[in-house]
Amino acid sequence: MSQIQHKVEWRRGKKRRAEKRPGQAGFAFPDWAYKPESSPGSRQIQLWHFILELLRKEEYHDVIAWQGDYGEFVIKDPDEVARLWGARKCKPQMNYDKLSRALRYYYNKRILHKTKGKRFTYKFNFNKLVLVNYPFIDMGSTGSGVPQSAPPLPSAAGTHFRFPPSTPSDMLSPNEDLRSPGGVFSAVARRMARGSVSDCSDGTSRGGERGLNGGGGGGPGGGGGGYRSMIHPRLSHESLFRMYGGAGNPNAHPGSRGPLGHRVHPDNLSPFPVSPLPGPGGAGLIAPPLSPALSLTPSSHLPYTPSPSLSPMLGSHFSFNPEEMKRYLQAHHQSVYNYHLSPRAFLHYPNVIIPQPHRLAQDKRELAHPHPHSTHPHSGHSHPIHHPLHLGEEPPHLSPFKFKLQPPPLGRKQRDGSQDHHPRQSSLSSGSGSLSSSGLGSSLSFGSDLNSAGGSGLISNSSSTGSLNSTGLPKIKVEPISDIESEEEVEVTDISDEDPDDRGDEYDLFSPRHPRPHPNGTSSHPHPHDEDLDEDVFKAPAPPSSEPAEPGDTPPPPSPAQGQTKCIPLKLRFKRRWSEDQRMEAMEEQDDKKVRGEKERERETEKNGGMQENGAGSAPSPPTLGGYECSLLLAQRGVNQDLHQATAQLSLENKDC
DNA sequence: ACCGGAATAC
DNA sequence: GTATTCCGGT
Repeated sequence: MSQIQHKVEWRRGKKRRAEKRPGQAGFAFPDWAYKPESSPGSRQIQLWHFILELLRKEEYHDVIAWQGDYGEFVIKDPDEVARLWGARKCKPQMNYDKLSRALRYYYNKRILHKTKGKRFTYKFNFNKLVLVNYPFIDMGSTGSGVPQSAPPLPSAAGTHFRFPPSTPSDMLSPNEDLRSPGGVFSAVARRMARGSVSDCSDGTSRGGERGLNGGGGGGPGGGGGGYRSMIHPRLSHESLFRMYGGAGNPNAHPGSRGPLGHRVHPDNLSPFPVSPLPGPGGAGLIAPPLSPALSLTPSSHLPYTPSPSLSPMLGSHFSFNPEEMKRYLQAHHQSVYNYHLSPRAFLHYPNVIIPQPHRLAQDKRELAHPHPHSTHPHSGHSHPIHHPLHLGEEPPHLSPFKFKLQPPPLGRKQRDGSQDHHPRQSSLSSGSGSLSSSGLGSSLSFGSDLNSAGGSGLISNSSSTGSLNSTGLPKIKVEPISDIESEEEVEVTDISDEDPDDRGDEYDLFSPRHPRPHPNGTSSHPHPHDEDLDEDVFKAPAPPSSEPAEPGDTPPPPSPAQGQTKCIPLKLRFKRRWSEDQRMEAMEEQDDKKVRGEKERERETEKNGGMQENGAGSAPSPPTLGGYECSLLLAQRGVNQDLHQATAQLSLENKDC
């Protein structure tokens, strides 16, 4: 108990900065809860978001529509889509060629990928988008009748694991709570409201992209600190989106599809109360509190960020029973397995950033694959997390990084003009987006335990990488090559963005880890099925856990009653479990790093003497959410009203330029 | 049609 | 950081 409290306190102290604002409920939320979307770029509507918007509107079904499986959509009228997009962005010159470039740009971010062989057909990686960002997206809005039901979550817990309960105080019936405005939905609305502010407050070019501004009832925009407490900034877009299609926008498909209909999978597999892709009207919201962080930026990443409002975890009745949890974990684990998801998707140590293993870019999607080894029967039933992998195991074939060697192409200018100077050679770090190495860079530091072991110092932070390049090595470009698995990468990247402190919280998730390579040889198929399943599995709702146990220790047996909130005990239990896993993972990671590091080192050494720095920072143990979450729930009450208002004001229409 | 690098705009 | 522009290559 004291321990826990400690943590909680620690966490609070660290996290809360400004939020201590007394106003509202008197609760203060962690920074991440307030953090606005930082990047300017992300403030405006993003293309993928726009696409989703179109997809959800019936009126555009002739232009773009869902097709095929999960997340797959076809642009029926490229020019029109481009036009619309251009209109939205006030870029009259937009055309499909450009738009498609933007779309391609998403490949590395894993937001989208191209469905090969099908013209104008792309597919969303809903892991990120849906599960994380748009937990509720309704993919099926096609009027065409394609059932596009929401992609079921990978077999996650076979049971109705209601891990996260719904809303705190308003616990409605299972279904109800999710759909009714008063329920979670309202929370969303709030977010929207707030988000709106950030989105378009300054209506730059477009006149109001979305009429959100007004929405917030006042706006939070003005600094309305008020809402802040309830809304997670980062969810704004998503929320909005949802709202539009959903309840917020009555106009949205009127009847075309049963709103809730099949889309909602109330029970079943999903660990979440409701399917991630709920229908428009109803929307089940709730997704695990995944990370809002994803910021809309798709590239973002935190695997899990509990959001005050949505997070079910916070629910007052956050009660889950161990069995379920186990099942959940197991299932999750398994699914990860089955889908070959990268284990790293759930990094436990925020501080440790590992480059992801990448597959070759192209092939991955193309492989036909289908053999995800079918589920393996887990022998036991309830052993959650143990994966076969052994600690020391180091899969030879998987090197964390894949390097794509390529001669530096001349830049356009260079190509066109003189080649003398090369303003920026593209190198790892620069990349538009691509790897996250840049992101990794600064924050890359190894956890204390981690690095100690390997002894290695591998460093792989961008700086080192960069140095490599700069050193004159052949330009090596590191690219993330995969998509699906790589989600983590994104996450990783993003994480680095976040304050370390924050991360801790966000991180503690529940991340079941999975063995990365299939032990058996079934070689891991990179994507068992990419086309449809990339869903990387949901990011599991993080258990409100507390910090990752210190690797050094053996996970202590569950300590029963640690006083504190009712929420805690379970957490602890899980925590213990995680600890073990984490340890394992840590080991793995180390190995990976080592491997990678070696490679790098080799190169480096070749060129230079090889320096290494070691980021030795000790890893602070991630803060714990502890009972704090519970409290958040309480705060949530009372917010609904605001949300309602906000919701009411939302409007989809966009303006012309 | 599609890909992806580079430069650039915001 | 995201998207837009261009554009050479497949």
